[in-house]
Amino acid sequence: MIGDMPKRDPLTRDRVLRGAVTLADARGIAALTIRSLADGLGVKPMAVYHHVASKEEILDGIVDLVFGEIGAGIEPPAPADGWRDQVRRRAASARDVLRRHPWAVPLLESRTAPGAATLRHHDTTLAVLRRAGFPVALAANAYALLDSYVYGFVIQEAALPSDDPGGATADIMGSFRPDEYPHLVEMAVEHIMKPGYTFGAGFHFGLDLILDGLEQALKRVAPP
Amino acid sequence: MIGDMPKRDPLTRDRVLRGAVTLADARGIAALTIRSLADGLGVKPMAVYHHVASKEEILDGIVDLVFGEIGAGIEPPAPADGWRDQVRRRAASARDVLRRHPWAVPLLESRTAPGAATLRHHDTTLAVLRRAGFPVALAANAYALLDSYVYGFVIQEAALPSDDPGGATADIMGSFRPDEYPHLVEMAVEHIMKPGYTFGAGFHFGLDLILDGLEQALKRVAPP
DNA sequence: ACCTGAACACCGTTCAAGT
DNA sequence: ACCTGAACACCGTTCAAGT
Repeated sequence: MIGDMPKRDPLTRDRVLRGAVTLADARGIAALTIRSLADGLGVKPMAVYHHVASKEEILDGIVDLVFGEIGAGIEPPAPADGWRDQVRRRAASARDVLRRHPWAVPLLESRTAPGAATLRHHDTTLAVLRRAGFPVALAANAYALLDSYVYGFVIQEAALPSDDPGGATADIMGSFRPDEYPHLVEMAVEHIMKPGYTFGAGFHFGLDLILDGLEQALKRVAPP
Repeated sequence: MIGDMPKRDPLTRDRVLRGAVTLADARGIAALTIRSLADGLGVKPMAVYHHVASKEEILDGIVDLVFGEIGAGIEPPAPADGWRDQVRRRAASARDVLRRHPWAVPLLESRTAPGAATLRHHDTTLAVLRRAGFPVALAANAYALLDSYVYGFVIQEAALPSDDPGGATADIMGSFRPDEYPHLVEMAVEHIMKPGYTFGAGFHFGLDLILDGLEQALKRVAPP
């Protein structure tokens, strides 16, 4: 051969998964195909199969990568913080992360087994609740509630026409015949179209309401 | 021709969509292809395109069909009922319906415009809140919270290994190394593996907690 | 008006082969 | 050990054709 090509660093399972996340973020989960992924990695499609067994394994892998991001940017859990602050920070981090990867929550439905980062995330959150005095059964209910809220909120955010501050949503809703959907029209005109409205701002309303309710439930089973 | 074949009733948009729901329920959303759908309808693939413009339109259509089921089996809204009962019944109905069609919530992320049944469902729920005295902004927050909870809970239920009463989930979680995920193991052993446990039973804990919180929020803005 | 056959540009994946 | 080419059984969809 003529000269030494700058040897491209070899493909790894990690590079495959990170490439998949980048592609899904940029062009949507439907555009994530083995062929386009290989293209992005500068490699032929079949090279991918040397590092993952199947596309299913890629989907499992990128979901776990995303869960690994949750709590990464959070200041270390100052032990003086109450459980409320810790849970709120983690829930807010989960929502931030999942909103950046809007394809992740829908994928949960079809995943078989959660990955290591996902399990660690769940374990960490449960730890906060248990240490705060939540009995096991209440901690289970609390955690299912918190996760449901975060997942569901993210799904709704992802389903919005765009991330614009209500503009498109309001235009659509405001164009309905008022006699057909009177309350949707009212909501569009009197709320969503107001300057400064964002759907996302409602996240903290629900989160704080849930935390208040959990605090009361905890006091009921374990009076201070 | 030899004789009159019993003329198969002609394909319609409605039969296409109902066939798609049946197929997705039975074999999963991934198995819903134009070809298998046509097979189930006793027709060639291309016949489907005479009644819907694209597969995307089918997905939009079946999501709206599902939302049309919500509230269908509910007793008429006895005007004497409080908003709490009405909202609780509708949320429970939504969860029942969405659980029977576990592919529906994940589809929400990629839908562009909601259908007529979906809009009617939203309008009806908002009506209950507004009539109960929720100001527009509070009604918006309340509704986002309720929907998030229902969607997220359904996603988690769908992601469970099966609908069995914790068996498979507990087996998996109980098999972790206790030093790696101590709280997950504790939860499996002391809670999920107990006889009579079901994840779904937690739905009413969260729903009632949310309704309590909304009741307090309503009292705060509009004292009785 | 409604359905079909053949074709096109895609998929994920297998297998045998290259270095 | 790692990558590739050719092939297979699928996709959604177009187009021209049948009744």
